[in-house]
Amino acid sequence: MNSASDLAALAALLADETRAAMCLALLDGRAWTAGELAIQTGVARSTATEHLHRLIDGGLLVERRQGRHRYVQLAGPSVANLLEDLSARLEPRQAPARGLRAAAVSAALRRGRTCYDHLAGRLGVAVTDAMTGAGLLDQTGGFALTAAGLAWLTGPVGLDPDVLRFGKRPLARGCLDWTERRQHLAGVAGARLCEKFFDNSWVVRIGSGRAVRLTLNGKAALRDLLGVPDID
Amino acid sequence: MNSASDLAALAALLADETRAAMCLALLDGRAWTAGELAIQTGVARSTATEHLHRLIDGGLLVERRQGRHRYVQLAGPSVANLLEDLSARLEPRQAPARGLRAAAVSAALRRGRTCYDHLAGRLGVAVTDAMTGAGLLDQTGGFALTAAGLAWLTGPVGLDPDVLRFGKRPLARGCLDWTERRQHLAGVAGARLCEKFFDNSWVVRIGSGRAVRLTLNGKAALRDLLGVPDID
DNA sequence: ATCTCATTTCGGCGGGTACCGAACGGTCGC
DNA sequence: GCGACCGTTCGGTACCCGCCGAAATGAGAT
Repeated sequence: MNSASDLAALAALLADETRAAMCLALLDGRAWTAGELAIQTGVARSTATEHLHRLIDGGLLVERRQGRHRYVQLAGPSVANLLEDLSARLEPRQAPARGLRAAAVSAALRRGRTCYDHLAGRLGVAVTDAMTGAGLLDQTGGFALTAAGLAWLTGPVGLDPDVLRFGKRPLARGCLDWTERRQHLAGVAGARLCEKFFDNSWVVRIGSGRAVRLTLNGKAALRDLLGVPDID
Repeated sequence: MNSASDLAALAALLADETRAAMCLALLDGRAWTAGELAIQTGVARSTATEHLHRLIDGGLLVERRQGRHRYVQLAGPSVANLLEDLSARLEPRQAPARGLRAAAVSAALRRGRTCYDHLAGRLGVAVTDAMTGAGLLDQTGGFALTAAGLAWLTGPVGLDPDVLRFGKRPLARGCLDWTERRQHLAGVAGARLCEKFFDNSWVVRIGSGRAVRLTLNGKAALRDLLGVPDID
């Protein structure tokens, strides 16, 4: 009805620990089956079904049915964005427990990972910092790709200029990194750059999680493109 | 405990219609008493007290006790930011009902209003567009104040350069306008600029709400500073 | 001191919902 | 076709939480 009840309805979707855990798991950007999410969150399959219904009805998730499987996925970058913002708000309060938290999070995850569709962790922050230092990103007056940055992406990096023009999603956006407490590059540019990293095998996934590892090729590429001496 | 339960706890704060309405009312950036919020949301005072406790404990609100009154306020720009993002997510789904919504929202509110601590509505969007057109803001590669924009704020506009350097809050940030469906300027620059508008009586509040009206002085200032012909 | 008024605490009621297990319905592989 | 597997539907239970009114608290005002 009114705007308050809409806001409450949206918040209610995430107000349950199981649904929240599902969304956080889906933050890796990939599609999960209903059963996988049931196991991940530790509830019965029937319970997971109900939760997924609500999340899909609420527009946070989309489904794709394939044979006897039902794959669900975040509905888009804006949902991932929202979840990141909410998670970021949690961090400051947990800051005092930094030592413990740092130990709880795997070293690989802190070193590098994907954050929905872009790079995060020390790797993501290092790339962002190097781009800023090279005048490709402007972080002093907000967060934006400079003209030089656009030229760099379409030139040396070799991205198609067309894929960088995409509707209303911003070209560059800062995303607060929850392990580094620093911003890293998100938005269309972040997503396409991440894609490029995978396509060129500059990074590879570690196991089945969202952690990634920089390859030797990747290190060389970062040196050539950004003058990054060595990460980690 | 884990990150999912923290996220759920945060979302639960907004998952109640009464608490959501309180937060939306507080989005005007001002401090309200507990009683005022009880009336605004239509619940008993005792109920309002309980809700405010939860919102304060959760870190979304801060209180300031003054005599027998208890004033509450949003805990800061980051909370306002979060509420804006959540509200923005609601809009696309309500877009089809645009005609009806437009009628329901007062014309004054659509013309100009405050959004926590910066300008919004047609006025806010017009200022943002004029700044972008003049090369003071960069919206093509994200959302950032340009060097020229910084010089403009500290020069012609007359802002103190020191107040523009403030901790981790970004200098410029885009905030989605829920009546105009366009971005307007937020962040430190947006807040200080809005302050200037009030200090110079370029805008004045209409009644007790969050709607504002551009004065004759304000129109002249916009013409001089940004070459804006006439708004509305 | 006494009155007034904003706010808070407490007990209790009622509704919403997360959860599970069991039964059911598709889909795939043999 | 038959078993194995994934997902869904359907009771039924337990619990949480929002709500109110009445009584209590605390800070001005007279």
